[in-house]
Amino acid sequence: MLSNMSNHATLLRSHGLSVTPQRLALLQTISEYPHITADQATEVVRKSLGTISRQSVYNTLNALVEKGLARRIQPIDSPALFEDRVGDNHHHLICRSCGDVTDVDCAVGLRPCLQASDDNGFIIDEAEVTYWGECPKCQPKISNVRKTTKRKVKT
Amino acid sequence: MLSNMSNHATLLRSHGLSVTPQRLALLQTISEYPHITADQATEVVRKSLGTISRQSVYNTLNALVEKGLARRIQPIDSPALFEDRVGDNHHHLICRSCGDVTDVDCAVGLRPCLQASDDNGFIIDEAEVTYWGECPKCQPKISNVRKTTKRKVKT
DNA sequence: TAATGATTTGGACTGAGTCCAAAATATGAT
DNA sequence: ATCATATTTTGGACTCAGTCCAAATCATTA
Repeated sequence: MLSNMSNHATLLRSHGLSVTPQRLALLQTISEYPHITADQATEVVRKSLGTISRQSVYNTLNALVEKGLARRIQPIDSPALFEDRVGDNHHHLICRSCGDVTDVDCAVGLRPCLQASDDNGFIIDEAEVTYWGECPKCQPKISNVRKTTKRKVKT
Repeated sequence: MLSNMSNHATLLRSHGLSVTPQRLALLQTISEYPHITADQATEVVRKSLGTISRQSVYNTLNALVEKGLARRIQPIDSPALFEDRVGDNHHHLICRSCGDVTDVDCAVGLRPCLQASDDNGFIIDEAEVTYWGECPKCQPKISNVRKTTKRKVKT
């Protein structure tokens, strides 16, 4: 945890970002919680720092994304989710019922998806893959139970 | 256009939705504009119908999505986009500069992506693929032009 | 340790979408 | 064709996620 802090400090500095308590706490938070919303991250940070402004949370998370230290995903019916796992071209498996997000490695190997069937002249730099379905916990054990639950962002 | 209307009426009825001018106009709109926001659709519909409430637009678009007659995608930094091309497992190519959305056929054939590397016990029903890059129009012709433009949703 | 540029703060604001209850309308039975 | 009923539409208030702004604070460097 202490070593995390100095790691994170180094990480920030090496990307030209100055080191502040807010930024350290947010780096720590997204490393502990793999797919977290800005609001959830705010709550977590407030437990360690006591206080942080909403604006700082967004400033920091956006700066981290911009520097390639975090990734932002935007699933339907959910606020943006932030994660610190970057640069490995992994994808996401999202439960339609409970909204749970799980990482999956790329299906075809490393950076395979970058090959679209026809690039239409685009220069493609990322292929974002989201698998939608129902997680083990939400799958009805007895087959005639209808799934009527609306997906809900966890709070 | 007239035949479109009766097609659309039939389509609605066959999915248990009653036929209203608002719904017909919206079906027409998403068939004319492949990736349209709710607000843009409202504007278009108002040109033909004179008036429509925001709520009806959302009611209808959501109903269409629920019945499988439309699809909703939610790219980062954009309001939801609606399209009437459904059931063919196609994907999207989005320009980071201008936000332009282009359809691409699935890279590997029909419904291939449904195979994640490890499904983690999920029952997967859809693989959503978004390719990010820069479209031909936004690619700088002279290579030292920096791309600083922020992606902007078209209005 | 002081100067300065970057960061943080909080309050106002925007944009996308939902909630609600009343009015209007499409449908199915007669 | 008409009526009764259930469905849709309306518009206005509201929520939620995120941004804008200017003043105050803080981290870095010289």
